[in-house]
Amino acid sequence: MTSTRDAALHADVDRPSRREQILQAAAQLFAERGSRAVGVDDVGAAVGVTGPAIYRHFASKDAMLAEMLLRISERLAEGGRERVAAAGAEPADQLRALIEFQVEFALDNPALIVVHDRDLTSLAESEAGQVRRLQRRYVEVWVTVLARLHPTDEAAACRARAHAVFGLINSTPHSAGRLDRPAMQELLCRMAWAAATA
Amino acid sequence: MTSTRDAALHADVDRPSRREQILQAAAQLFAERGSRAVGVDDVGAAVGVTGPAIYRHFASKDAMLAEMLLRISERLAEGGRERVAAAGAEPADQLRALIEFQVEFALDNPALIVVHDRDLTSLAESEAGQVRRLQRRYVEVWVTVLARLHPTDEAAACRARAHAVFGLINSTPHSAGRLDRPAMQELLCRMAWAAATA
DNA sequence: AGCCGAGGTTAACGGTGGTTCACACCGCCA
DNA sequence: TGGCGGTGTGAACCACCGTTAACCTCGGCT
Repeated sequence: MTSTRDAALHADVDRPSRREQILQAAAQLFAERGSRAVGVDDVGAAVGVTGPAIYRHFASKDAMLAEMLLRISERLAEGGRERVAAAGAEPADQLRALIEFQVEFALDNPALIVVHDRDLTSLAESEAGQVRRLQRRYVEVWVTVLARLHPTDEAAACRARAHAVFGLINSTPHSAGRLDRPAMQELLCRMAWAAATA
Repeated sequence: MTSTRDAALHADVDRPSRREQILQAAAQLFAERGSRAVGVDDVGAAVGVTGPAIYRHFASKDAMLAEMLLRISERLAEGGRERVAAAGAEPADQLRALIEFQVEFALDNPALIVVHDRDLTSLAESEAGQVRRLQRRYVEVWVTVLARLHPTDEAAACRARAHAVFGLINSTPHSAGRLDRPAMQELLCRMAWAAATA
């Protein structure tokens, strides 16, 4: 127990632990080729070790993917909650905060965004359910805000609206690099706002 | 030669040929679980035959996926071209036509939409390139229209805009069923228009 | 009637890739 | 100094799955 906590501390302060290196490299590879298409040997090679060495840090390849997806979902759910809480009582401000948060996250972590919604299917049902619960929590944050901005809309419409805005913002990996980051950020925020309030 | 043409005719007029049944069932399964996670036995079972029977109709599992993706890309590229041509000279009308087309396609073929951008990575480079070329053609149709509506924007911005609108509309599979089809269609068109013109 | 091609079936093959095993190295602590 | 836990390696194991092979059936055409 203490040893894992120590490892976590080292991960933050020191240079990333081998475990973190693996997760990051795996995320990159999974995003490029899909989790099923990359082997443990590939992941190992990406951090300079052989394939089986992975099993000193993770119980299985699936456990790696599970932890990756769980972290993403947690970061989103918690980040969304925080940003809304910090944005005051006005729903318009809350929406603006959510959009900025999601855009920043998508631009900062294109690989995670890709893996997040492509490789959820290749996860054991137990862990997939956990991820879906977190995703749902995040969606509900958006739905709550959107519902206050569109009082006449039914909940289903707000949910569809939220997913549509996610799709819009998460399109980043498909068109990244062409436009410089600040311009991209501004454009996505503007479009997302227009879509969310249309 | 004539036999294949006859088969194609039958496919349109008569009930779908076994080949078409396979493609459709495969699309459904690929969308649900990802192409690498479904076996040829699964596809066979879905149409009431055993796995190896597939090879009477397709050279390989990859060939199945390739044909699926090529068809989608072709339908989109051609459909986009046609709709724009039929919409007259006004770029606003052309954009409206493109949006309506994409929304209809996404709502009619959620499975194809999912497979289209998730399983492109698990395709041989030669065929993947062919698909990407078609995708590019479709994107360029959008970019051309968007560029006329936003004369001050550079091409990269218009491309990002197009991808963002795709992401918005293609979010359908993630939130389908909750809202009835006409309402969904109206909502997506409204949001897409707002995003594209923001 | 009798071939023949289309389309199916079961069994088997072979490669790929996740996982395990036995062993080696190394820094740390008693 | 001598064990010991943590980390890495190469070899082997094993299951899964795409693919092929050999054989069957049946409808149509001569």
